[in-house]
Amino acid sequence: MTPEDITHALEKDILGGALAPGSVLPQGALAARFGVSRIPVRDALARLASAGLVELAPNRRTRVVEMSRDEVIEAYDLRLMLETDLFTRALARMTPQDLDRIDYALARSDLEARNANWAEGDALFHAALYAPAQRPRQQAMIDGLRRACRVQIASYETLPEDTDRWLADHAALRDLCRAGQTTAATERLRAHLTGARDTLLAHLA
Amino acid sequence: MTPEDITHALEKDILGGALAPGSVLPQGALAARFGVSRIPVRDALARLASAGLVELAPNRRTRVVEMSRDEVIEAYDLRLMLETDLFTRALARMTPQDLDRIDYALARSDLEARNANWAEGDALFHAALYAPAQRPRQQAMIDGLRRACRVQIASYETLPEDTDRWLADHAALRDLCRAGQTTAATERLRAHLTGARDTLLAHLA
DNA sequence: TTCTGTATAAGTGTATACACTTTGACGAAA
DNA sequence: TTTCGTCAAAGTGTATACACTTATACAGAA
Repeated sequence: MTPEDITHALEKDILGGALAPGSVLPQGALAARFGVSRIPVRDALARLASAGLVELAPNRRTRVVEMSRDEVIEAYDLRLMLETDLFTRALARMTPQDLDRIDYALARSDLEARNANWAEGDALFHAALYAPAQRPRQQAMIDGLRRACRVQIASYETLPEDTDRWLADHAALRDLCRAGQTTAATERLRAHLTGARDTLLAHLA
Repeated sequence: MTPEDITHALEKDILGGALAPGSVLPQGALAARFGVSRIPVRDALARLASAGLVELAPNRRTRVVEMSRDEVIEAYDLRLMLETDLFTRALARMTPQDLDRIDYALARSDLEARNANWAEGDALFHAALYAPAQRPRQQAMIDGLRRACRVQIASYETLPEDTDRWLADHAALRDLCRAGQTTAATERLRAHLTGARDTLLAHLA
């Protein structure tokens, strides 16, 4: 069990909803669970903190982040700005191979849409959409924001109608990429994100 | 010497150019320097890594980040997007107290412009410009990008004419804030950032 | 000379132990 | 009842020790 393994295991728990926002993560208990000392656990918690999934303060217990309404709005504003920009850049350099990879990611996200792993499929699909832009730093920032948002959504159950809308958006994005309709594609992405934001805000209210 | 103190001391060294990009930071030597064991040093290095100032890989020595030309361009694209957006938001909610704080920050950055602490004054001035927007996450992202860029600039000596242009930009930004000329202010900020980017790129070439 | 393999030094990773801090429960006073 | 103070239990921080990995210098081969 390396610190990376521990990080991924905890990330899965947090993103899967097993650890709700506000939950505490005591180092000793985690060390026992993973069969290591507290040192690698501390390392893993530091990684999660830098990814924005947990809050880490000196001498205080680590907690899964809890975002306020304003913080959710800010995060989605940032995502809208960063993701639409990156998508526009990606659309300009998309090759047939890229389109095939998007097809594959869409099929996978369809497959996993209604099981516990849906978040992973969603992340994969969006990563495939943005990959042609070749912007590692921007991609990393987006990943961080997406995960932080996912943590907040994970504690609520998703309605079937939301899943339907989400799948339809993904399919539409794929089609618009294939058709080369760049402005329509970007607008669809914007709508996809604002929809997700409003769903989350409705839960918070 | 807490991990935070160590982090700040190392950050100062890196941003001040005492530790050039590519320098190694051995835990043992740092532990001796700060009079602590390697544990708090590791903690500090992890913080610097999450701030993007050093590169940290398992079983490898920690190094100050070295950005490629493409990475510099990407970082400045992101800064342009995030900083102009935040500045626009800040301008819309700027109070007389905020303007006074900007005056103070400008005076400080003028004062420190030609000594070793100029980076801190610059950071303070820009923080004052953006503070009225009340966007902690966006501000944190910008801070990270600014520091990553600063590391690359720190190793070169700044020409007096660059410093003059930089001071003139700051004064102009202050004046445009006071005059409420929001679009002109934003454009000036954009020019300020592209100028800084081109200066850095010229050094890299 | 330049390249490659190897030994050794230097460096990183983490288990353990213990000092220090926070938390939460309980009881006394307002 | 609520609020405050106190104390034990739980938790965090870090020094030390040692196992493991990487880097470096040096010898020999091409």
